[in-house]
Amino acid sequence: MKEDIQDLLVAAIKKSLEDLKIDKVFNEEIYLDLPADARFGDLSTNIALRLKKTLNKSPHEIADAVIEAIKPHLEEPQLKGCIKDIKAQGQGFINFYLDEKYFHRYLEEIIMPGTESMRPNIGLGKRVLVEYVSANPTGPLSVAHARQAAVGDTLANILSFLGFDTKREYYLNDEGNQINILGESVALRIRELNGEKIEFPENYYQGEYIYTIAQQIKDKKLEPEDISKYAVDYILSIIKKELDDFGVKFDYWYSQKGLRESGKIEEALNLLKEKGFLYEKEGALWFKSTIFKDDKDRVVVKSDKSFTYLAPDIAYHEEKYRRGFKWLINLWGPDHHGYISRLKAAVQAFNHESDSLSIVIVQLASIFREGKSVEMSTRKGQYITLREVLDEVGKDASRFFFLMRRTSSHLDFDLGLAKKQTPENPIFYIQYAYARISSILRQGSKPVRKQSDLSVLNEKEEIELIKKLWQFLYILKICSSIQDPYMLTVYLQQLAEAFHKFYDLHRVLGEDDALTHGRLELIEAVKIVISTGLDLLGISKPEKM
RNA sequence: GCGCCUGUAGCGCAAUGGAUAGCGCACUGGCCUCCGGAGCCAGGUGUACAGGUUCGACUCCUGUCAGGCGCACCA
Repeated sequence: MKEDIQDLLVAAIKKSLEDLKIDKVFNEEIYLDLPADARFGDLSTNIALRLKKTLNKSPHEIADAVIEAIKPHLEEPQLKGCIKDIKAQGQGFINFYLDEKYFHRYLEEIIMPGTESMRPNIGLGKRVLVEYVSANPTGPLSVAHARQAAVGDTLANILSFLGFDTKREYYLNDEGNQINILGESVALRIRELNGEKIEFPENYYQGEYIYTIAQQIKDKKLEPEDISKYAVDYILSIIKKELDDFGVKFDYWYSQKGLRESGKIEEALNLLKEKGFLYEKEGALWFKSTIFKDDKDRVVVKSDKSFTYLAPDIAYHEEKYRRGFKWLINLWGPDHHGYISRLKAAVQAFNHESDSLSIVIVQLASIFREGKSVEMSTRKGQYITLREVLDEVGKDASRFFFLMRRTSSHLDFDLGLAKKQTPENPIFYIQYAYARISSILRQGSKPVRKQSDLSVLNEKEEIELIKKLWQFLYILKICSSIQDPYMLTVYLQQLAEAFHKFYDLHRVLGEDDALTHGRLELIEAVKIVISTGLDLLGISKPEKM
């Protein structure tokens, strides 16, 4: 089973269409999906429905013909014995029923160390750079950043697992307006601490941490620039610690200051100019992003000769490609959505495919405490921080809560609920399954590798559990293709459910040695998959609870 | 005014254009002589509204209504 059965079957369907000579009129992609219900087999294709119009025949007629044509191809070595039945059902779906023997072999693969199923290479080593959080180092991380951190980290984990060569990056806005304001905020607080009476502007940073920094350097008589630098370094150390406690790590911290000092911004702009994508108007320099379907052209150099934020960003992303990355994934807050088309325009101006840059908008999380919304304002320092969430509900529950909704949707995060150690809290349902399996494995003798005969596993709940395990890779592939890890949380709940159902009806440790062995292997496999899944989510796996 | 996200059961949410729209909570009843009852089983109502595209729409498009967020030559 070197190849994924899904890919093999798609290839077989293609061949059968060629045999029927309808591949000429149908060159769209062939999908093989998980059916809505177990009654419709294990894999399903809708080609007969999609061919109805072109061929002017009933879907069932087409389906029957395809089924006949595909049968010889199922006898080829890699597929032989995998398919138990093919049927045309419903409005004309072609449904594949996989043989139990195939599932038993699949189960074996999960348990055997180092096999394909738990080390897939779907990504083929393609180099991916996931950029996320990238919060200005002007204060502690907020919950918005926390959600980005959880999503970005998990997405990167999944891509790595699937065989992409994945790196994680934090883009550091370590200079510019906000940093200046930060420095001035600290400078003002120093004067205040030294007994001066001051007016503190409303748009300055008002958080407590500004006092802390001021306190530390109030006697040092630093230049404004050094105050900013000190403040940035101090805040960055806090951010790094917060992320570390949240289980989030980065391979690179890419400095905007470093980028500017390297001269790469001018270089990138010059290149754009040579390509004819820049022009002057009203004293400013504009990027002709409308050529690439942006709503309007964008300023890159302001009339006072300073850069807009877009200029370093253009250079930065071109630099990502030059560093060898083939797929760029950026996680942004919803306030940046208007920015997508101009950055996509920029990468296209440098001759990169529009699809090689994926922008994932991570919607905000509203924090609730006992059903009441908690108001947030960054400037006033009145916002819930990642630190507070971590202190209050812990890493496991907070990561899970940030991941359990579609990333593009708003998320209501009730701190009270996340804290509860009750069945209302879905994370415990999964961890409980894990702990339960661990407990059984502690009592049962260790499964003997290669010796157990897995064909003893024929009960409905056993087969369903194996099928659920088999769907693991399929789910991860979807996560990768939609760049959203939330489906993994849904899947793990379903897997835990399938396990609990099995457990309730069938005894693992019983009289029959062969059956006991088989079932020990089964739950061992469930443990491996839950374990892998929780690792990807960055959530701990309790042997006991 | 413009843009983005959302509208599914009493509540919180799922369904990568597919088949009889699922899960948790809450409510009612049942299941521990037995591997962890933080579990399992049974009980039921729903796609905001109006059009359109499609063989097929919770999903895509247009409009209306409702909620959240954002709209700089800021970052």
